[in-house]
Amino acid sequence: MSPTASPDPSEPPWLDEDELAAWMATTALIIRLPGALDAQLQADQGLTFFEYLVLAVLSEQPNRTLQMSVVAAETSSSLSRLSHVVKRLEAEGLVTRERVPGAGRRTNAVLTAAGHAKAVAAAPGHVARVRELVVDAVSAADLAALRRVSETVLARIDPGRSC
Amino acid sequence: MSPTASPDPSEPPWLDEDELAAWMATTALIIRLPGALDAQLQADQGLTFFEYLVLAVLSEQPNRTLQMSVVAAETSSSLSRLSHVVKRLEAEGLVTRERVPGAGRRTNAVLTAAGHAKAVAAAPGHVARVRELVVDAVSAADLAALRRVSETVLARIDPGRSC
DNA sequence: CGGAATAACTTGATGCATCAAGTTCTTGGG
DNA sequence: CCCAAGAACTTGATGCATCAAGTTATTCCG
Repeated sequence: MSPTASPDPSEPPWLDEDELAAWMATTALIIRLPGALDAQLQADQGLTFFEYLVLAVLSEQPNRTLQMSVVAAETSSSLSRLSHVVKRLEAEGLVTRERVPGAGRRTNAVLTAAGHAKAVAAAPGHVARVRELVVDAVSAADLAALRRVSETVLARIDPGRSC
Repeated sequence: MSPTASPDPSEPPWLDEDELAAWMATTALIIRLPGALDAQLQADQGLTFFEYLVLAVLSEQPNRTLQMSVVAAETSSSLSRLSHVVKRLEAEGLVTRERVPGAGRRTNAVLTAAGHAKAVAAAPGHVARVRELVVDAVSAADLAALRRVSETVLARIDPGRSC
């Protein structure tokens, strides 16, 4: 799996042609894909992609309840970001929060009926867009490669998650 | 246009296990990678990733000059976003703008000496991080796949670019 | 030749993300 | 016991992105 064993222990400074082309394409992807997902959800349901993610994560729980910090981990966000978003979702009646007694400041986010309905309403359009843009647009092999790459990169961004 | 009651001929509604895993990994990637790149550049040079991109694109031009809308295209951004950023970069003395006479509202962004120096100073650390997180972290085959995927997805996000 | 349409930006308002600091429980060491 | 340290959030300020609307040439065409 290790790509190279070059004589120089530190990697070469700049990127070669292929590396650069791959990186620039990736750059464009991470700039534009979030916007494309936001646009669909915003137009159809008035939701941010990140808001949708929060609702979706809660929807998957048996009791539609999950501790804030767990939701943060599941959505790859900071607790601070999540807190702000949940406050907004709470104001819209899609989520509530409840402190877990006898457990420090631990807090659960709970999806309301309206929140669940919103997630259910938003899912098909969102999934369709995800299929259209990504999942159905590339080969199964490339999709598997995308997963491998993503997981590898995430592990490097955040060392000390999966060890 | 035969009136059919058979199952929807379009793609299946939800994602299967592999698709979902790939998509969730991708989701985490597009959420966290930009922040990781920003963090390095911000800490080392006080630059946003996007600001760096603008400087880098201009650096590559023979006369360090490029029309605003071309820069926007190269950096995958809207002209509006670019305009705000260039205004900021101009205030910091890294870039100047000049109207192209006799060509409508056409405007060139020009890298100053300070801007070029900034780009040169920022490049090694940025490239090192890009290598560490992505380019050197995955196999050449996976990097090629990442490029294919990115280009495919970008083409779907923005139909009518390459035709 | 004149006025409408178009191209290429710029600007201002709004909203979301991030960072640092604050709050509130719980626990573990002296 | 009590105090200090830590865990798990929340809050407020700041800054960047986005969207809609405004500006300013230029071109098209009738």
